[in-house]
Amino acid sequence: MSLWKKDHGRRVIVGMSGGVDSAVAAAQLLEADYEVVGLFMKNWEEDDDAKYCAAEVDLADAKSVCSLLGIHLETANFSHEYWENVFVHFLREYKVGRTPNPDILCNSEIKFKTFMERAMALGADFIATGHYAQKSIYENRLSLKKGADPEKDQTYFLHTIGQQELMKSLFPVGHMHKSQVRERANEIGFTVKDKKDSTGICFIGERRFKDFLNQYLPVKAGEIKTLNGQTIGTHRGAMFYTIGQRNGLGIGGMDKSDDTGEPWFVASKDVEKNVLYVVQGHDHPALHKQIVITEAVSWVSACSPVLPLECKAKTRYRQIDQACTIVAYSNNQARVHFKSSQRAIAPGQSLVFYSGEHCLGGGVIQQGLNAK
RNA sequence: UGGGGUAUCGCCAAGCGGUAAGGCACUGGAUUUUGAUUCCAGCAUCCCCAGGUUCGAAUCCUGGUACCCCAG
Repeated sequence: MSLWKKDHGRRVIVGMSGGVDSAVAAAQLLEADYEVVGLFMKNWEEDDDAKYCAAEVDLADAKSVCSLLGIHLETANFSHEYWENVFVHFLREYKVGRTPNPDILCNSEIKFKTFMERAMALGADFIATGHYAQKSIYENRLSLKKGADPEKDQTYFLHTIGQQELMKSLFPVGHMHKSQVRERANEIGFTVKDKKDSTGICFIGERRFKDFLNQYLPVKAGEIKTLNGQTIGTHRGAMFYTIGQRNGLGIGGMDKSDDTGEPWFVASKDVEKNVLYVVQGHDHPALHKQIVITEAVSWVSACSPVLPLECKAKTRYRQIDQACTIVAYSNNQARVHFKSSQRAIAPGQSLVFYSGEHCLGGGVIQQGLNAK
């Protein structure tokens, strides 16, 4: 019994998350006369003590959506692949003091790899997701273009995909604004029309981050010092903190005259000595870097840049694009000079390049520097 | 135990007889498909203790207690 009835060329499997975006994405594809099958992925085995299983609710929602649309829903369990290809790396990064972005890896390793392979094996011509991103053409290559809704653009998380992936992907809601997606969901009558946007690590969900990490990594308390070496507190594990972080330090009200009364932020970490270095004030100069060294860089176009390349970049999701110049590039490592210094450059996070509305690619931040 | 000083939220810190500012920290929420950031809200019926003076005291008086500094 085949999954498909219609002709080749228009068969698409939509990653159904149980949310509004993928629901409307599926509806859009049906309207465009694609033959649509949904696929719900389970990539994380819930903890035993979870009060209720969010994934169960999501699956029920996905079923509800598919039945309303009259499409078939497949399910797949990629928990093993997620653990091996995303989570292990996630833990390894934290262990060495960096701040990884698991959702970017989840896209490159799971959604646009494992899931895509599964979809192709099932006979699909395309996969589709509810991402706010668009497929376009830029300099004669397939391009990953920002979602039309500037508030929801998700190309930051998708920058690792290349020509092969783009060729076989569809983003049916990328040209829409979130409000339009919800309106459409309302017209169709999806029960998830008002479902809250999901947050937290993809497939794992929102939870107390410290406690969550603590389940997987042994922690060791250590000292919190100022840049001149004065110990002003203790931390319960340097890995829990990100460069630029304010909360959770527990430092307040110093007796010293040099206490400005402002909050303290993590400026750097010494993983070897297990020391956290902090500075006072949101915009302390030690938190600003002009140059960012980025590794594991990939390009959507698969073409290396012609240097020097003036473009824009984001050092973190939802940041306004920052003017920069890629001044050096070799072995997938890029040296990027920013026009304005960037606050709280966090190693492990991704630096993603843009030219106008087109996402060029990106890499993982190795370190932030300042010119001498 | 001779002299001087200070004792207000976890930490700094206003207040100086009229009924407890503010900051940091912390907690909750909003924003957010990572982690952060940011934003909003909450947070001392009580001011070391015990008496007293006053219509009324954290603010004045007395006696304790603790800590600090200088003398020893």
